[in-house]
Amino acid sequence: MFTTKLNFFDPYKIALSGQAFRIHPIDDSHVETVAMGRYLQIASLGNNEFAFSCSEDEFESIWKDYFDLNRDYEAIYNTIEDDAYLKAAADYGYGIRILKQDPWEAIISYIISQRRSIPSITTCVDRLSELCGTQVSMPALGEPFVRSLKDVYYAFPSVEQMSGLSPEDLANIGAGYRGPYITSAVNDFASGKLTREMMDSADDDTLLALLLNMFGVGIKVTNCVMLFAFARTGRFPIDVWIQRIMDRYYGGAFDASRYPDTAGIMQQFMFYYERCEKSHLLET
DNA sequence: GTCCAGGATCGGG
DNA sequence: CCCGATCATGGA
Repeated sequence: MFTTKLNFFDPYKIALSGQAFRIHPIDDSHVETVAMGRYLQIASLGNNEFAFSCSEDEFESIWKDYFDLNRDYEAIYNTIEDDAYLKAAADYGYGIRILKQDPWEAIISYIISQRRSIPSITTCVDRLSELCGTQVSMPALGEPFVRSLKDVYYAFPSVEQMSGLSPEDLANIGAGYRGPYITSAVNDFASGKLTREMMDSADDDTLLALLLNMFGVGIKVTNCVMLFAFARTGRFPIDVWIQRIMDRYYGGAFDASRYPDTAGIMQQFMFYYERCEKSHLLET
């Protein structure tokens, strides 16, 4: 276990923000995730203190970067001016950070995501992991942690682990018509046509082109992968929710160029605000 | 049963 | 270049 104090960090909101599909609240003060081939539980201790179910070394080498804890979100939050809607959204989403997910997992997850709800995406990604991912080891979960939601978890499968999947396998996990897209992505990386290294070293325009060129990957998935896996925080993914926000509050289009380096962070505030706050109001 | 979901592709105009 | 039809399935 490792305990630390963190500003602008709310794991519960991050879990509900829909940018990753394998992070879930357990209760009001505990969140768990399977990412980077590991299980992690975070306990909120109050007063901006958090306990991580890992060693300090693992926190420093993996989770600090994964949760983007080196970026000054307070300063970014303070750049919002003259935009009542965005201000309200950022206030509501105070504590959300942009995750730096594994690129391969993000590419496949967001290919799966198209034309589906978040719970449905979660189901499909879990089935895929259970089908061919490696079982992860569980840390000790004594105080201040709680029992995990499930007893056994599987890491998101590697390119190699997915290279043996048949069309029937993909149908069985519920990939639907996206099966061939997944197969094509596996082939791109298994053949070396695409590599993690060429994506890491690419500038925004080059990375955009590499992703857009993949079969079944359009501009929306491309922007999500750039934002949620490559920390390209200037990208502004537009899905049906964001389009609805732009129609209602921005006359049809949000000027993302107002935030050249942080538009993606603003987008996440807007997305979370619309999905969580507004839908809640409509139900009551 | 009905409707919609963190869209992309394809063919036709 | 732009537009509409279509794609397979889970969850509400």
